[in-house]
Amino acid sequence: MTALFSIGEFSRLSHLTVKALRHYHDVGLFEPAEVDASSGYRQYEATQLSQARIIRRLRALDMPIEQVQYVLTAPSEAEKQLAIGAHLKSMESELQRTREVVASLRSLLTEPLQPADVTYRTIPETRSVAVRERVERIDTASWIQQAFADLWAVIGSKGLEQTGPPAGIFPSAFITEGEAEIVAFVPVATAAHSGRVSELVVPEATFAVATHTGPFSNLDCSYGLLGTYVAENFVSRTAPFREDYIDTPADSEDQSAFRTEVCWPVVG
Amino acid sequence: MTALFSIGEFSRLSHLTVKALRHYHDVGLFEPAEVDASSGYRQYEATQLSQARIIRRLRALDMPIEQVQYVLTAPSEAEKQLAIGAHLKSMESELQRTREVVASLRSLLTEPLQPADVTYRTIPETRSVAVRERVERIDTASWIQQAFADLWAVIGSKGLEQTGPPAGIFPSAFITEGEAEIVAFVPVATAAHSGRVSELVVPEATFAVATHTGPFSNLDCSYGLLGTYVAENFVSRTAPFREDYIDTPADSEDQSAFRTEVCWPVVG
DNA sequence: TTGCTCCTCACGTCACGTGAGGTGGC
DNA sequence: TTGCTCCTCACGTCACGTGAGGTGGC
Repeated sequence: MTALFSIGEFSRLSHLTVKALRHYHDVGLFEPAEVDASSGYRQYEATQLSQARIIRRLRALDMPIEQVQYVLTAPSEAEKQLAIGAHLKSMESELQRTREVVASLRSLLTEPLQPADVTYRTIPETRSVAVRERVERIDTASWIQQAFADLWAVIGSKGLEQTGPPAGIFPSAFITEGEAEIVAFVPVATAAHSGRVSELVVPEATFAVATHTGPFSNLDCSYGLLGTYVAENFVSRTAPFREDYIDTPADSEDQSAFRTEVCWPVVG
Repeated sequence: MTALFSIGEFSRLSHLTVKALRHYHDVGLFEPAEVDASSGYRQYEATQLSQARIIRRLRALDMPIEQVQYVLTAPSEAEKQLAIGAHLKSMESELQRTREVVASLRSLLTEPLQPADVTYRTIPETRSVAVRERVERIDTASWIQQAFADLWAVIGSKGLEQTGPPAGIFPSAFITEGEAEIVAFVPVATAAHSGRVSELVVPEATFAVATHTGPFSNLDCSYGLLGTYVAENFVSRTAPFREDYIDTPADSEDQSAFRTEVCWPVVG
């Protein structure tokens, strides 16, 4: 009594393309109800439409096939919702990043670059609490945000005394290869650890420093100006970069007043 | 006097990865100022940073490399802005589509499907003004919007008398292969043509018809219900589908009241 | 019988990323 | 001299799309 549909018919019922249906079969995401042994013809049932509709929507939102499969086979409704929610959230931060790049592009096309005002500084050894992880460049913003949230939580709950601005450490490979282990840290008088927050003594190092004013999506401009200046006036050193987040008002809607000290490693 | 930078140094200055810089060189998007003949070492100049910054931003917005190249080599500032603006606009409609799919997913997960109320109808030959073009499925919404804008413009300027609801014709391959020549048309008493708007006599055809209530992103649900019903009660016919846009209030923010007649070709 | 649908490979797409294997400069 | 940076292939990624070449059902 359950009618069977050929792949073409099921495509018209589900609005998934025939090629997509075959692909989903190949990778085991969505299997036909029956496959004819001799001809290989796929047959689908009307009851499979509800799954097909979910798949079509999740794929339209660019959820990776592996995650779609997880959603379809999740043991509980709660886990299903959690997986979908996580994807929607990652889409949100992607959208936020896009908005910032658009603004950054506009500013680049309309406002001339301010020349870098470069100073030279040896930053002494610093006791701190830190979060350290391998991160892809594209995820930097959301990773840093979460890392500092965790750091402030520990600083607050343990009553630690902050002794300097929050900062980050970025190996050269983070820029040249787009992925590396980076560090977010906050200098403190007495260190502590909790969860992924650990103690870290940041070693003394010498830098050429320029202050970047504006959103983080424009940081490359300051790197360009500073690095060019360094090439002409200092001896560059193979060591991680450092960024000190001097002024990042909590009202993060307007990033135009953000001040960041970009620290380029040089020979002391 | 113009300092030269190795690819790694230029990567740190521009925040483009070394791999990306090599790739841009390979495809001719962005060439080093010099290439050492014997070692193949690439050398870049500080003056190339401004182009690199544009490239980085446009690529971060997923503009295809070919278009980025066009922007960089556009003869005039106006053409540059036009190409960028066109890309931002396509990102906007992409975002709109995403929002609709998210809403559609939510409704699918929370609201049960209403059973289809199917009728049987022979639609007589209809004189109309039409726009016809090969379209990819993903571009449907914005294409239809533009097509009807053009149609209403012609109807208005020529003072044509509308004799039925706006409608569309979609070959089966548009669904099963994701791309086909589709038609948007408006029935009129006397036809006319202008620009890409042409006259079209839509031939008589017999359909099983169901009324879809709600946004277009949920149309697949009605196709599934209608098609299942047709399989059990009619003889499906190989012919294009038709959609009659009965009620699509101009205030397009709330699509929940949209009414669309989905017409499934059957043997008369 | 014709034409339509379906099948299975194998390869293409797009913008790089990932090694492998090797060379050059300080 | 060591280790770092650079080089060039060749192949992988991801989710299908594009044919080619062939078969099956009405």
